[in-house]
Formats: sequence, C-alpha cells, structure tokens
Amino acid sequence: MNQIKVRFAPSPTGPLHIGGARSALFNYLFARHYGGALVLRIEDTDVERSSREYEEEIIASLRWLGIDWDEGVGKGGENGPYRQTERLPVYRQYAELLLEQGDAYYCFCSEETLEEERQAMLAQGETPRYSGRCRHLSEEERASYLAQGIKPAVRFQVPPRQIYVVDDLVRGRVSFESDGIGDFVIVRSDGLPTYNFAVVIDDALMGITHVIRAEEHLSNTPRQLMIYEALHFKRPEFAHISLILGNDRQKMSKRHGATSLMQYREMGYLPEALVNFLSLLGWSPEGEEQIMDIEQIIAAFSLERVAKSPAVFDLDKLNWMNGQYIRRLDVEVLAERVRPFLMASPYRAQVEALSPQHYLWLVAMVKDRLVSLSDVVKQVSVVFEPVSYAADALEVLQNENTPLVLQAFIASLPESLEPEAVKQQLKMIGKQHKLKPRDVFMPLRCALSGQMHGPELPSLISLWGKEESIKRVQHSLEVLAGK
RNA sequence: GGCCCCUUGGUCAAGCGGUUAAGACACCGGCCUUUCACGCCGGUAACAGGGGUUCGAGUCCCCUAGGGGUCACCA
Repeated sequence: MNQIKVRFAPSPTGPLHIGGARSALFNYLFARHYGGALVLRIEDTDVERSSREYEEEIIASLRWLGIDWDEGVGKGGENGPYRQTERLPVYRQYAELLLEQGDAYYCFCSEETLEEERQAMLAQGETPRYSGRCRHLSEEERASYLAQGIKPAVRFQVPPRQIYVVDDLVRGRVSFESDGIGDFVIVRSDGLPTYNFAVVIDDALMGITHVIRAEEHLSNTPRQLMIYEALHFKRPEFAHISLILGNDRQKMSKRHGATSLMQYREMGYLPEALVNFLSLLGWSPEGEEQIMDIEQIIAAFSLERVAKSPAVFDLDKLNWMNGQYIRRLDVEVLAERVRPFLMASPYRAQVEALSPQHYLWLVAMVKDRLVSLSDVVKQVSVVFEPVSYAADALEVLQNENTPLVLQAFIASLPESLEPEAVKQQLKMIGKQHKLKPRDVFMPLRCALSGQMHGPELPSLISLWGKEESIKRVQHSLEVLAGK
C-alpha cells in the first residue's frame, strides 16, 4: 500500500505565525485523515537568521495547537537527521552528481557582477535573470579563479525551451516555461544548499508523497521539478494552498497585529478554537456546522474542498468561535484554564484568598461574558475593585424606593450566602414590598457596584459575603446623604 | 515589468449547466432577562465588467479590470 507521507518544514527564522500554523494544520489533517505520516523538518540553511530559540518556539507552538508529528525533529526516524544543517554531506553528494552529469556548474560571479547584470537587464526592460556567463568556463579559467581564492557557488543549468507542468491538487494544471527562469544557485559559495535544492533532496529522500505548502511556493515549483528530473527522483504530488491575508488584503505580517501563535495564547485564545477557526480558512466541510472538534475536522478533511482564493483573517469570527469554546467548557475546566491569567493580574492575592467554592462561583459568574480567557481579569474586576459610582447609577440611587430596598436588603441577608439563595431572597424583598424585580435589583446593583451593568447580582453578593455587601450598601447611603 | 495564481454579500464560504444563489461571523430588529452579556427568532446584504458557447451560465471559453504571489548565494 502506498502510505501517504507529508511534511511541515518551517524555517526557524521567527516565531510560528498564523500562515505557518495553517500549513502545518492542513498537512496534519491530511496525514491523519488518510492514516499517513507527518514529518517535521527544520529548514535552517539560512544560518544568519535561524536560531534554536525560534526552532523551540515553533515546536512549542505546534504542541500547544495539538499538532503532533510522527517523524522528524524531536521524534527521530529512519530518514534523519531532520535539520538541514545536519544534512550537508547529503546535499554535497547530490550537488556533485549534478556537476558530473553536466546539469550544474560552478559560478564565480561576484555579488557586484551579478548586481550590475541585473541592473543592465532591468534598464533594457528585460526580466532580470542570470546570464549564464559561467556556464562554459574553460579549465584554465576555473583554475585561475580558484587560484585567486574565489569560492564558487553551484548553479543548476536550466534546460532551454521546456515546459514544466504541475498538476496541483488544489489549483489544477499549472505550467511554466523554462526560458523564463535563469540558472539558479543550488549550493552557495559557503557550501550551504539553497532552499530549492535542499527541499527536493529531502522530500525525495524522506519519501514525501504530498507536498502541501503555501501558494507563495508555487512559482518555485518548476525549479524543483527540474531537479527531480535531473536526479531521477520520483516527484511528489503538490498542493499549494492560498495565502492568509490581513484586513487590507495584503499577506499577513507583523503590522496586522498579532501574528505569532504564542501571542494568541497570551491573549487567551484556546488552541482548539484557533485550530477550528484556521481549518475553516480556505477549507470547508460538506455540512453547515462551524464548530467542529479536531476529530470531526480530520474525518471531514480533503484537499478537494480546499479553496483556491486567498482568505482574509477575520478576528471577529475568531473571537466568536473562542467564546463558543469557552462556553462549552465545564466550569471546573474553565476555572483551571483561566487561573494563570488571574495569577498574573493585580487580583492575584484576592483570588488566592477565595475558597474553592467561591472561586468556582467567580468563574461561573463570568463564563458567558468571556471572549477570551484573558477577559476574565476585566470581568472580575468589579468584585475586587473599590466602588466608584457612575453618573447613571447615582441617578438610580436617587429613586424614592431606593432607601427602602437597601434597608430591606441589610435586614434580610442571611449569614451564609449561595447565589441561588440570594436570588430567592431578593425576589422575596420585591414580593413583600410589592416591587417589580427590576426595582429591587437595579438600586441594589447600583449601590453595591456603582454600575448599571455587570454580572449576575446574586453571584456578586455571594462573592462579597454578608459583611462586605452591607458595608457597600451603607457606603452608598452615606454618599447619597452627602449629596 | 515578465511569469504564475485568484475574483459569489463587509468577512469566511456552499455551489461543480437548470437553486427562491446555502450556512457562519459582523451589522440591524425582536424575544428572553434585574442590567449588560449569553441564548433564541427574524432581517439587510453577493455571482467584478464585457464578449462568446449553450435551449439555458455564478458554474465552460476568451478579453478587460482589480487583487495577490514570485522573479536572491531568504525560505
């Protein structure tokens, strides 16, 4: 049986961003749907910009999202090593083969020469591409350059007048003319392979059957096809997925706000919500359900249903979805997930002082009001901050029934308070004094919190307890008297 | 500029020759409710333009326009 094998191959030159996460996710979904394998390979041939820190952050981000792989960095496997800088001898071997076959040649051109050429072609209105000046160097010329200590790069010799066709699994048939492509570097003068060369070697040697990656790589594909051909490697299937755009329809970048996965974690997004949201960017299931857990997404996923057009990242929808996931969590679970945010807030000590029961009441009280986990801090502030009266709340306090309600409240509060019991108590006050619920709750809410709006009043009272609640009411009475 | 890709409501998107052109987010209205929020119900809103092909085109072909990607000894 032909086992499906895909890979995610990030370059550790920055944190994992939204676009990268979606590529990783689609590979993951594809692999899991077909019972195939996912390889994680680190493409760190740009040694200037790559770092272990970024590699670790990328891996941590993938783990946070719940995307796991079967082979590669952090997992091992038969086709390692999985970091490109650890595979240099492999690339060298194939570069030499290409050199021997006459499919590649040494290029001694300096950066300056190259730049001059480029400018000259541009000036003539031509597409800048390598002239091929080092293609046919004689032995003597080569020896002379070498004697001067010039380190050559290796260029692939692009076959003339060829058409390269990709039957892309999402875009359909796409073809390119080789004449539009200049001889490109496959090994830099420092001995490191370039992307277009290393990917091919690795994908072929690692047995990758499907290359699923972002659309920006589509125009690299013909170069890679040339190498597959020259090396007689079996080429994989390709699937180029569209880009994720910012609000301005430009490719997502830092100026669109948060782009790294870790930022989303810090902002309080749930990984399962983010995964659900990302899966719906550029892909859609057959049904109409939007909220799907990872197993459902895996079961429904297919490349046939991946869209060709780019998708704008819609934060409103992510926020909605995150809220959906939060509301579906059990209070006990939510309580734990929200805890780190409270521990990092100014209310840390006060939260720690809460009994387990009170802590659960606190979380239950704000559960339906959260868009993100970090919102908990703001939502909970009314409990811990000192009262300050809003203008509209003060007006409510001036109402003629207010003193009556407040006195009744003070007089009727039992020792132990549980939200449901408090609620019944408040309703009772209304009954006794023939007041509508609203005429009981509003004055109390304003007196206790100083605000017209906020979380369930009974829960607030439960959290404050008898002493604090009465203190707050009395304080409001003093404020009223002083007016 | 060359090459390549894309184009259904503000956004994500279904549709794969015949539909009253789904659904979701956002927005607006109503209901529920002590308030806000949640939830529920309802509403506004789209096939970029022009030519073909066809009995019939959002769906197929061509052109135009717009958007994007790529043309590195970065990936």
